[in-house]
Amino acid sequence: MIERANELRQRGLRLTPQRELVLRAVRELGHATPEEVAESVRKSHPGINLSTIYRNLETLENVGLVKHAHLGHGGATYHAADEAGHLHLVCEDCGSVGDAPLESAANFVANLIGDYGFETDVTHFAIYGTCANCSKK
Amino acid sequence: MIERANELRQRGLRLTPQRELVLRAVRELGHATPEEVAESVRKSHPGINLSTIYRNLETLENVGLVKHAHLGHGGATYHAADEAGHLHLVCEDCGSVGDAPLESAANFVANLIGDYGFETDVTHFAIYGTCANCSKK
DNA sequence: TGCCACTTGCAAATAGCTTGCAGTACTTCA
DNA sequence: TGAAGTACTGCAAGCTATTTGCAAGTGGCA
Ligand SMILES: [Mn+2]
Ligand SMILES: [Mn+2]
Ligand SMILES: [Zn+2]
Ligand SMILES: [Zn+2]
Repeated sequence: MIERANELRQRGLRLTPQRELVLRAVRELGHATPEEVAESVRKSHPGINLSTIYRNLETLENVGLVKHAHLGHGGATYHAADEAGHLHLVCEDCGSVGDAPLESAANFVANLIGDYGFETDVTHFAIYGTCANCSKK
Repeated sequence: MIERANELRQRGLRLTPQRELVLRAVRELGHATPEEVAESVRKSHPGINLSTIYRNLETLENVGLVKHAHLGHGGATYHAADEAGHLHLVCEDCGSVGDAPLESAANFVANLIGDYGFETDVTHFAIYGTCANCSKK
């Protein structure tokens, strides 16, 4: 369910079955590409079109229910907005995606504000590098 | 000139006019997309094909003369390898790209190694946020 | 119940990048 | 220096991810 269905209606937007399915899929999947969202949604609603997925992800993001992040060289992935508050540690070797709390970066963020007045959103792009496993080899 | 033309030949690669033009363009432009490199190169060599640009960027990256980074939602941008050692502060509002020294992140990088054994390359993806100018508004 | 702006599915278009191929041009080695 | 081998290039076609136009469908309020 979308608790904030109001947020949609207040903007003149509607709560369609497709829109709700897209949101549910994003919530269940954690980090999902549009393609993965489509695959998930189609289990219960096979006819849904990819363009509908893209349009709804955009709409849900505008309303603030969903956010996107960039975890690799390719396209974006989507999160539920309320679980978006973590870093993504992406391994360039094995491709694994680890999470880390925002506090790991608190210091860094403070540096950039102090030195450049730059307010960082550390969650939007991946933190790229080599994971512990791959470093050993 | 490519001082390390040897590095190419040692690998059985050749130093063609196109390859040299691509490297020169990357060096002059600072942060350039393949499309921008093409545009620049075509000023003196109009016939050069985009696929030649892509293939040479890849080759030059394999040899270690250029590197790519991801500064926005779209494609990659290329640097000369020797000026790649800095953070990219990308403003989500105005799109400006500021540079910051690696030291700004030294602390952060140390945290991630300590806590997760994760070795970060902070230069590969942009640091995303709001620049000083845009924050004021 | 009826209207109407918002949505959807579908097809076509676009953007960015990659690949196959045949001709060109370096390099190496008699 | 000429032949042979391999790298490189331009061009056209192909791909993948995403966007757009449009006509038909529908949620939500009167
Ligand atoms: Mn990359
Ligand atoms: Mn983004
Ligand atoms: Zn790894
Ligand atoms: Zn800005």
